[in-house]
Amino acid sequence: MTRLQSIKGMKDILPAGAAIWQHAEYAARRVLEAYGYREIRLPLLEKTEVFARSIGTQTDIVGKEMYTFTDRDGDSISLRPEGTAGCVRAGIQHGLFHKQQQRLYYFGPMFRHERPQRGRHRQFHQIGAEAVGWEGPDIDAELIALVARIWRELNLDEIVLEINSLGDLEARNKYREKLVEFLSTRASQLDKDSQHRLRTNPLRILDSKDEKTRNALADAPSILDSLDSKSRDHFESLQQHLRAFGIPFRVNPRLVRGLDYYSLTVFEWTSDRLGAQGTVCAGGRYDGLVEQLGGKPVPAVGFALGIERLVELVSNAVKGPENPDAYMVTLGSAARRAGMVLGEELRDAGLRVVCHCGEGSIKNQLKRADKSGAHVAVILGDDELASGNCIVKPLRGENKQVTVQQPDVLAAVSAFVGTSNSETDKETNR
RNA sequence: GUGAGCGUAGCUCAGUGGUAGAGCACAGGAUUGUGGCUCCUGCGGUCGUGGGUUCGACUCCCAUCGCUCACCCCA
Repeated sequence: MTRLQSIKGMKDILPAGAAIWQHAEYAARRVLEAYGYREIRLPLLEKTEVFARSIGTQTDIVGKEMYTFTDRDGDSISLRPEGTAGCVRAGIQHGLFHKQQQRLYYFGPMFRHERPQRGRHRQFHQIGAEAVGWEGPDIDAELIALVARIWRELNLDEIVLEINSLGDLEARNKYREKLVEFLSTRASQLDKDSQHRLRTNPLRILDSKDEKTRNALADAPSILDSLDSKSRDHFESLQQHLRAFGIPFRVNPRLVRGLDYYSLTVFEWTSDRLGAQGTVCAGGRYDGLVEQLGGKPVPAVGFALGIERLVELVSNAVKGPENPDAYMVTLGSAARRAGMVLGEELRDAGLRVVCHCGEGSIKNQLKRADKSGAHVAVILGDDELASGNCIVKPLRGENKQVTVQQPDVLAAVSAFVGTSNSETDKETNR
């Protein structure tokens, strides 16, 4: 009998890790809501068509990475590989974009059948934001400033911003032709993948890691030279906004996005502490997508932030799970019952209390109490039960234990928790 | 999908062609109702799986599965 194992690329997040996730997640939520973004909760499954029509059938995501299957009704459905498509579908379906503007965000798992490696799993999680109904570039800049604030909230200062403009659909198509023309004459200098992309997704050749290909691109035409004047103004204004915000950035004319729906503004935040998958947040403008999915044409801009990657950056800068305030040590069945009731009363007052359950000598129970990280142990045995008091024993610092009447337990515990908090926080922060 | 590296105790890892080790963790004791530090003792392994070579394989060979990293792709 072989032991059961999780599916390849699907990770369990154990309690210690979950604490960091919560920390990162809530920081992001706080910031998003500070900018007026509101949460939208979306299905994990959509009709395959939702993704095929938005992300593009030529992309690897749709072509070979989606979890697609036929359900019992014979419909082709897919686990979502990203969030934007479903968000736009929902907005159209419920009329959210009808003569309205929406700042939306979502959070949750995405699925892509890729070969797992560092920073890339088959089930991974994203925080996404979509601002629908504004042409920008002010909203684009605000969106980027929002992300910068998330980094600040989490004390991350090594994440670098790159921006680019792909122009509108027309300019982008024109540039694509120019690039293909340029590269076709030197196709032999390209790596194999790029030769293939010349036919499928030529813009992606621009951010190839292959050295030969990069050399061949040395004096390729820049997309920024192909921009029409409107797109150029849009991009220039975005940069002015960012300078006004004091957000450092680098213009990278080679920066492109893998998904088909982007136009005008694209941006990417990367860290060199993440191995090969350095992009922690990326996004851009997708003015054509709402119409493409059957809505009236509405401009939109958004980003997706990879939580696993974020957590990896945050993990050494954050404290562990919240420790309990008190650990209830009880000796004998009568004391056990009284102690558990006392625990309820302490929780009523807002404390975190762990009651010892199961067997255990006082020694054993105090050992557990220490291990739990609790600030104090509350000890209740036959003697205490008989005299209506109990012992409150601080486990951190130099204070001595005290015996108090049961109605005074809350005050005694609170006193110790208050005095030892700063000290233990320092401990756990290291 | 391609390539490379690695699979030994719950965890982190040593190890040798002669039948398996440490640290941490866990349990008990020194300390009958007082944790942490120390000391002692104990528990814990089909050496990923299957096959082959060999008198003998955890070790060498083959296959397979898994993990990791990189390519590809992307957040």
